[in-house]
Amino acid sequence: MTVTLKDLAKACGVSVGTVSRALNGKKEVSSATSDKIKQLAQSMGYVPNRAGRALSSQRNLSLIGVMLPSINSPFFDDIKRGINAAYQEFKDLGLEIVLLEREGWNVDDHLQAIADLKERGCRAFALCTVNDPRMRECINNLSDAGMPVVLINNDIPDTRRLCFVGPDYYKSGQIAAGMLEKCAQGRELRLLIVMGLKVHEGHKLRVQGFLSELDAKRVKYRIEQIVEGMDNDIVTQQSAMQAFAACPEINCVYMATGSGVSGLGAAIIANRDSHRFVIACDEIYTTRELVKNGIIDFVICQQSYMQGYQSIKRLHECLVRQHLPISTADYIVDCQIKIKNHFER
Amino acid sequence: MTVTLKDLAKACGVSVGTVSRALNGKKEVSSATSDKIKQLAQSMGYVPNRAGRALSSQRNLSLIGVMLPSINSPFFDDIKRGINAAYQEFKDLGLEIVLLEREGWNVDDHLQAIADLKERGCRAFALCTVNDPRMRECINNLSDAGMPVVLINNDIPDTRRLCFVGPDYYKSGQIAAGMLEKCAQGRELRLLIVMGLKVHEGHKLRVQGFLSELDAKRVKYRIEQIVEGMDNDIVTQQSAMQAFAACPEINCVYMATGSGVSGLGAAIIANRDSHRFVIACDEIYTTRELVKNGIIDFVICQQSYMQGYQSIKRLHECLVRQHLPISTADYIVDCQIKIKNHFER
DNA sequence: TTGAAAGCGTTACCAG
DNA sequence: CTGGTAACGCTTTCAA
Repeated sequence: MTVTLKDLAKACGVSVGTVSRALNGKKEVSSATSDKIKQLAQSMGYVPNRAGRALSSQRNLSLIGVMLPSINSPFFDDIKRGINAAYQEFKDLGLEIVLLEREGWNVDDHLQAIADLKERGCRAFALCTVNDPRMRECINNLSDAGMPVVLINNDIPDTRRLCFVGPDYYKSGQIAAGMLEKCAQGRELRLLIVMGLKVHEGHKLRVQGFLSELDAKRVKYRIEQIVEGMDNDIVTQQSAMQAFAACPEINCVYMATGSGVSGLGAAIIANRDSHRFVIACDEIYTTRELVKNGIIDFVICQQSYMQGYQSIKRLHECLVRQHLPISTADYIVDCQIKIKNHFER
Repeated sequence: MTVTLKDLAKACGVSVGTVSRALNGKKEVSSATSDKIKQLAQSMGYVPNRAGRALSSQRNLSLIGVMLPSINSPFFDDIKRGINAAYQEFKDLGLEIVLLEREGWNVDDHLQAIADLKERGCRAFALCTVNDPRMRECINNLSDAGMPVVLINNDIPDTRRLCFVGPDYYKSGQIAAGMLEKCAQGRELRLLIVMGLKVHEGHKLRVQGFLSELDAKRVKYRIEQIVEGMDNDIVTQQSAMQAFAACPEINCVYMATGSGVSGLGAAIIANRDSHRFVIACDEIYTTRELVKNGIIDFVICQQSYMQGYQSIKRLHECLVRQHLPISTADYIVDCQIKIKNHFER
């Protein structure tokens, strides 16, 4: 039998109301009884019932604030779909969401957005933001005030965030290298590497993983060029065009960022005379099309939908189960290798 | 505002009890009022509240019966983990599960198990079973009696099952071929193909997809041998050993089934002098180890955990939301290509 | 500081 | 065939 508040009340010789208040950390309970109740709850293995809770406090919903730098960035579409799916699933359990979208990675914008969310009464946060001293402080403050913060897609280590939900970027790079080793079959790789934004730690990690794995696998390679695409189509196209012009020997391209991919595609199409092996990251519409057309050979994807869905699920769990040992384990999504066949039919 | 039973009752001029009975299809309601209520529910966009429902009818839980041919088959471990995860997640919403495990694919065993589940009061079913006339009839009978049936991993088309949850086997084969094309780089493939059980339609589909895609991609290949591994380690090992002995030119192995993989591994280790490209299916412990050791190059995985989790989720949704347009769309899991790097660290 | 009770949405039971 | 009411587990308000 599952143990309820009533059972606890009986066992403690107090009323249900008191037990509820104690467990929810309301301050109108004497610390003596409160301690006793908490201890008993612990030892009897009490787990709050979501149904009862949702039903009772549905005017006092669990409000989750979400902030994404998603304006003009198709990468976030799947994350948003996942967030919405979680909302649909849990709204009758009292979940409510406020989504604030911003353009780009400006710290002040993001801090302001978070302040707005707090203003609007949010008690938990799912954020995709930038690693900056002020942001770290902000995250720690929220956490210390009992408001859990989940970081989506871009981790900020050494903060008191609840957990990180996103990919293992280093491994993503390793896997790209692993695929290349299978396909290179001993030939020497002449590499063009396209980096993304400086603020995004993940892009750097991908390249590190990529190169270290090429070394570990003893693949023969030479880095012809490393260019900064700035997550921008035009910049990426120009950089890639210049690289191909300067080094026609380039036979392999690793694009460590998802944005700017249509620029890379354009550059490759313009230089289609010599075949090049191309590995890209992250699944957006343009990338899919380029894979379908044989311009890109592999994409290493990162289950964006899951990232959105799981971050909300985790926070909702956190709010709805309160006063229970909460999992602070990161949710690391799979690195999915996709080829043309994945997108056909 | 969300519309509740009370709202419907007021709008219809009847009591909540009557509305509840009508919507749940109890026969003690006059068809006139019942129709009126249903229509109104429709037009007012009524959606039953899971919390209320779970709370009220928790003595009359939604009992789901599961039958898997999982005894002595490690493939089902992940499916079972997924089922258990769904149970943990939904038990406080009234979900209860009865799992019956069987060894092998005998129709009579399976029919008996299903009868047992019905006996025990199950009102919905998640089954992994075999395509047989009597089984088809059994599934149709259950469905017609208002008990939804989800088929896991092995579809039985042309039945009135609620939906199928599992992989696209044909595509899985295509993807194996697509990977091979990238790696073959123009060399001719001398193929050994290992089939699994005859009862499992999926294994055949994989081979069909595999070969048709090799053709479509104009990969040069020759089928040296096709052997039946019977999903058995010993049989698979012996068949593979004989094939390698008869045709040392074999440079590529496609194993279209997940079971018996350790037999294949043994055969390859015993013939390690010449390197062969090996593609396997499904992720079990042994396969992971063989990939880690470089015996197998790729595995095409099928998200088994998700299959277990989603089939239960779907059925629970179905029971808990009753009298609502229910999604009958199949849940097709991803074909995930995994290489050594996926299993390291 | 605590207890008692109302209320959330639903179903089941008991009368009528 | 239908209405009224208790019950499920929980939070919150009102009294004491």
